[in-house]
Amino acid sequence: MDDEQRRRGRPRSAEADRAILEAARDLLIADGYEQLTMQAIAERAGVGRQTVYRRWPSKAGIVAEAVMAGLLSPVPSDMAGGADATAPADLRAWLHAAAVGLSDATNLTIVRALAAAAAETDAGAIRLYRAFTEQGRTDLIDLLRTAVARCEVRADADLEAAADAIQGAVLYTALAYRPPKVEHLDSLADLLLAGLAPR
Amino acid sequence: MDDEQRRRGRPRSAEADRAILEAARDLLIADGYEQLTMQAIAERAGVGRQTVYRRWPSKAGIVAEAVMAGLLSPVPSDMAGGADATAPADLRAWLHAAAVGLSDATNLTIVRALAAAAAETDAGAIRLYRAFTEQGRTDLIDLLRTAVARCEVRADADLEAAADAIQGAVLYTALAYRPPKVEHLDSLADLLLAGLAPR
Amino acid sequence: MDDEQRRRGRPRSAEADRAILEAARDLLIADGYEQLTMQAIAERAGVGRQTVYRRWPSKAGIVAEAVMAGLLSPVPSDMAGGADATAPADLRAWLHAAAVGLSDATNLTIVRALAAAAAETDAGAIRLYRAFTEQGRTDLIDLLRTAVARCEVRADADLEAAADAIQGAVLYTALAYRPPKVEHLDSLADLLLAGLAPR
Amino acid sequence: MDDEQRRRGRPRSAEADRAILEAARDLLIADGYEQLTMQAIAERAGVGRQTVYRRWPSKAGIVAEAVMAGLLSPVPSDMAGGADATAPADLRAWLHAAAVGLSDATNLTIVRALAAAAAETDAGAIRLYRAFTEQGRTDLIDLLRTAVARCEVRADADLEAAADAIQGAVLYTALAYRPPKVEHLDSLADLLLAGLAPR
DNA sequence: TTTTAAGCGAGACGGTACGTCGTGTCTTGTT
DNA sequence: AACAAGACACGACGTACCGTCTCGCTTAAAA
Repeated sequence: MDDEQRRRGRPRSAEADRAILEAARDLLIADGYEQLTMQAIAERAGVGRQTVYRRWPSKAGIVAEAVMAGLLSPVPSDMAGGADATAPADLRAWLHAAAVGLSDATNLTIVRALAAAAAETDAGAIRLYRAFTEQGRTDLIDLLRTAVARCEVRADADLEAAADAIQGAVLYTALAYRPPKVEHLDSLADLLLAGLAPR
Repeated sequence: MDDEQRRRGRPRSAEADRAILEAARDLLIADGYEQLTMQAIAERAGVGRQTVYRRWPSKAGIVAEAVMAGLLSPVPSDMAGGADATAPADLRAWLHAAAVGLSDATNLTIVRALAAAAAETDAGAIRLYRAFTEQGRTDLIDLLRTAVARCEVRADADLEAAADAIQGAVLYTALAYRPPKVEHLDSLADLLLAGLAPR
Repeated sequence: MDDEQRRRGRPRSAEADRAILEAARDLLIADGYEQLTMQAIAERAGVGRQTVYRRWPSKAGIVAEAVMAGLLSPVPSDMAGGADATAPADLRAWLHAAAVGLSDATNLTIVRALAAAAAETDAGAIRLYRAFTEQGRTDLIDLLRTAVARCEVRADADLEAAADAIQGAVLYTALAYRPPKVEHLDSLADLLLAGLAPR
Repeated sequence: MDDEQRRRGRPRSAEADRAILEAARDLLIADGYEQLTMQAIAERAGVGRQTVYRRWPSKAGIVAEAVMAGLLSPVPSDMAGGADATAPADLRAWLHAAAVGLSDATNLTIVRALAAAAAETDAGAIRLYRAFTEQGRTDLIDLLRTAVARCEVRADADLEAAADAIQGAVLYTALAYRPPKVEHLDSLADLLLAGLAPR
């Protein structure tokens, strides 16, 4: 089966793809989503405007792709707990890392941009949010699953729901408080751990 | 003593204020935040463009004001539990109401618009989110406080943190899932209630 | 009989009249007719906008009035020839004075403004041009009539036609040449004097 | 050798140039210079507003170009005298034709528009007047030169000064009198011919 | 090889919204 | 009444982007 029939004519420049996404990321971080324009992206990428449109129909699409490509990841994801870690410590560490990450103006800008981009696609909004939070979600679920194995979390808990709740709470706290309410996140950790603890 | 020194010249039309906010709300719900333009707002409000700019510098400001004025309240707020209600029932009822509210395309549009508006103000973003969620937050805290009084929730719980976490989780679920994962919210309720329960 | 029935209410401020015309003149000289606005006139005159509109319907009207009031006279008019003057000398003196007057940037600006103002009134254009040139026309005709009396100009010459021709030629030369072609005006004087001389 | 280095990008539409100038001319004739707007020009030309600004910075520039392009020539120029014509007859014929031309409301509107356009360019004013009158000036000088050859005009006359004076007088008469004073022009012709006649 | 087809930078095109400014009118309270 | 102040509906200003469309050119597969 031949899935790749070579298209004729000059092939698209992979370099241009990269340059466009990077330009979009840089401008996004610098000026925010609203100020981001196709025009400016093309100029900064050193690329014709049509070359951008040939690839993506709108800036929301570009931002989405940049997120997918991992060019815009807000929270450092390597929160794998050490051998001697416990569930409470792991969870608190994750939440603290998230809080620190979202304290940074750049990352906050990215989150807001994401929200703005999601507001105009409608169809892509869900995909966009999921892509953005996928890594953290996986990490959290792994973390909790490990805790279940250690009998620090009860076996019948809905880990996915917990992970979503944590991410939602973290994002909301980051967006609605400046500086982020770290004590809220600590309380949240206590609360969840109490709820998740084996009876 | 009259501290109200009458300002000179023709006073601003309160009618125009109202018309502008309503026009903005209608257009926002109909077309989304990105399509919303100062031009269109003015036209629909039957008002000169300058009359809009005289009051608000940008569409983000108008949306913010509309939120403050309660013209855009996403979640029905009269969730006061009945006399025989219990904490689990109340919380589940609130979460269900929120889920139902955010299932509505109109309210989802509003939430997304809010996120987009918040992305471009920077200074006003926090104020905006807080205004938007204030009512629900108050309701939730009241609800939980009542539960504390009934000894259904332990006295040393951080109710504010819980309320923020709930709102964040609900909003995130609404934005990242379509249709909203009601079962997630149910699990979330279980989790929180377990965590909040007296030891 | 008193046909002047006193009007009721507060009488119009003569001071305002003056201030408006002077403001218009100053702004006109400074920035040209196109930049002249009712707004700016009112502000510079220290007067409400309505106070201007109450008196004149448009900037063309104000400029016309300013011309009528002699606030904008381009050519110094005291060209009355001395007792020992002769027609050739008088005419050359007048043309030189006109050329010198129109060499001044201020006066040139005024002439151009006049042309612009005349372009938009249509009805008032003729009145405007005539008011502007009336003084010079009268002077010229007097000058020529004196010359007729001295038998330096033949009696059957059409002095009005000559005066109009002179003014037209002078204005055109001022508008179409920069610096003004004084030698053209000298040649014109020669030409006209030859044509006007007694046979 | 090719000194014409091809400019990059899509070339400007010559069609748009033409459409804009024609639209400007039509609107100018219809409504006068003051009512002429870049907006209206673009609409009538069926062209984007930017396409107009890309070419000319202001309506004065457009009017100037239209004059240069001969789209706005007020006086029919083919006044070449017949074989049996004489200087007096030719000159009178020219003046009459000019008077007739400027009697027409359209042409008068154009002349006034020209004056208004000239009032706001300052730099281009002279160029504009000269372009507008160039054809007539040339015709007049030719006419007078022919008369010199026939010994109907003396050889040392300053023909350029005479031509400018005639044009100025004609334009002024057209602007300051309504209906134009044809008898003044006749008198002017007599006067000039007497002045120009060989001694 | 030559042809053909697509990509590319550049920039003009018809549009639309921006935010500002001026217009002429209309309230305000004061003189 | 007239006045200063200033809001009002309106509409043109000149700019910035939108998404599309030529241009001349490059690039690489197909003929």
